Amino acid sequence: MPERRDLFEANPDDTREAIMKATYDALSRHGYADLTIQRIGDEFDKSKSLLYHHYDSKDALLVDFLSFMLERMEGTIPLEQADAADERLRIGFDHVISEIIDGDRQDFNRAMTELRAQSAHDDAFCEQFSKNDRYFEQRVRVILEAGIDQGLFHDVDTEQVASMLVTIIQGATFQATTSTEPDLEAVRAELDAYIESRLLVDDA
Amino acid sequence: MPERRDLFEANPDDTREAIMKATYDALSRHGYADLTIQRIGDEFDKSKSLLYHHYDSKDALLVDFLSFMLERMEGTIPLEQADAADERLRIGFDHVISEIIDGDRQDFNRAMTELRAQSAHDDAFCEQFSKNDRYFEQRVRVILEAGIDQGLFHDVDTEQVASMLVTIIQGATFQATTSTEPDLEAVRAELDAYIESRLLVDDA
DNA sequence: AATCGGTGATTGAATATTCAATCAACAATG
DNA sequence: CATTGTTGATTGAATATTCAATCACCGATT
Repeated sequence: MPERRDLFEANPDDTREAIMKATYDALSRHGYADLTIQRIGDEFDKSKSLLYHHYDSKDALLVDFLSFMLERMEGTIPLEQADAADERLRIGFDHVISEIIDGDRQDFNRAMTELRAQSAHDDAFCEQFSKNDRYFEQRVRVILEAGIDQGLFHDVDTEQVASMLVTIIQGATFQATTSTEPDLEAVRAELDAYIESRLLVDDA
Repeated sequence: MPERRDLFEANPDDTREAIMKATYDALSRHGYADLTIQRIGDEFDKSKSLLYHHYDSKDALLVDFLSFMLERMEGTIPLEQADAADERLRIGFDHVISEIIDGDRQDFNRAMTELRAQSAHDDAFCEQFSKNDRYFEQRVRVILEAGIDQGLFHDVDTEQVASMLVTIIQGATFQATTSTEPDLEAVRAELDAYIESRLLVDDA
C-alpha cells in the first residue's frame, strides 16, 4: 500500500489553489461537457464572479487548470526507487495502473479523458497533452535503454516498444474511464507476460 | 488496396439515412462539443425543424446515430477471408488499423472518441459502446481459440490476451485521434512482434 | 482616498425546442 | 372523373432556457 499524497489539501489557503480544487471538484462531479462557470463557483466558497477576477475567460481558467494538473501528476510518478530497469518499469506501471484503478479518482479520470478527447479542437489543450505524452514516453525509453545496457532486456527497438507501452497505458486509461466492465487485472497480467516474453533476458 | 465500401451514398433517398449523413458531416466538421441542431440542419437539405419530426430530442437523434454507425462499422469488418487463425488476426487488425489511419475519417474518428468519452455521463451512449466492445472482444477470442485448436498459437489465456489486444486497439485509436504525433507504424510493428513472441508457435 | 478582494444582479448571445401553418400525395366518396 | 378528407412531410417564426461575461457596488486594508 503506497502512501497517497493527496492532490489537494482540504482547504487550500491561496486563491489559485482553491480555484483549482473547485475546478477539480466541479469537473469530477459534472464532467467536461456539463462544466459551467456556475458549477465551478458552486464548489468554491467565494463567488463565481471572482473567477473572472483571476482569469480572463472560462477557457483561460481551464487551460491553467490542465497545466496545473498535469504538472502535479508528473510530480507523483515515483522516481529512482530502484536501480534495476525491470524493477523500475514494474514500479512505474504499478503506480500508473493504481491511479487508473483508484475508485476515488474515477470521476476525475473520466473528466481528463473528456478533456483530452476535446483537445482536437483546442490548441492549448493539445499542447499540454502533447508535452505530457512526450515526457512519459521519454521516461519509458530511458528505462528501456538502461535495461538493455544492464543486459536485462533484449536489444529491442526502444522507440517501438516505448510506443507500444504508452499505447497500452492509454488504452487501459481510456477503457477504465469509458467502459462498463474494463478488465484491468487481465491487462495488467498480460502486460507482465508481454514484458516477460518480449523484453526479459532469462538466465534462470 | 482493399476496396472501400463507403459509409454513405452521395445522396441517400430515405430520410433517416439523410439525417444520419447530415449528422455524420456536422459531427466531422464541428466535433461533438460544438454540434448543434442548427449545424446538423445546415448539412441537411431539409429544414432543421424536420429533425424534431423524426426525433424527440437532440439526444435521441444522437443515440440513434451512434447505434446506426456502430452497426454499420461492425458490418465492414472482414469476415472469414482466411482459415488460418494467424491470417485472420492479421487481416482483422489490418482492417481496423487502416480505418484508424484513414485520413478521410480523421475528423469522424475524433468525434467518435469525443462521443465515447462522453458516454460516462450518458447511459444510452454507454450501452451502445459496451455492446460494441463485447462484440469486438468476442470476435478476437474466437480467433484466438481457433488458433490454439489449430496448433498455431500457444495455449494462452484467451480472455487475458483478448483484453490486451482490445486495449491496444483502443489505445491506438485514442492516440490517433488525440495526439499530435501518434506513431501508429511503430505500434503496428510492435503488435506483430508481440503476437510473434507471445502467440505464435514456431516450427521453422 | 485609493486599491484590492469580493459580490449579486444583469445582459446578450447562443441554443434547444415548440408550434401553427403549408404542401404533396393519396384514398375514399359522390 | 371531380371532390373531399386524411395523413405525413416540411417550413419559418416564436419561445424558453442556459450560460459566459460584465458591471456597479461593497467593505476592508494601506
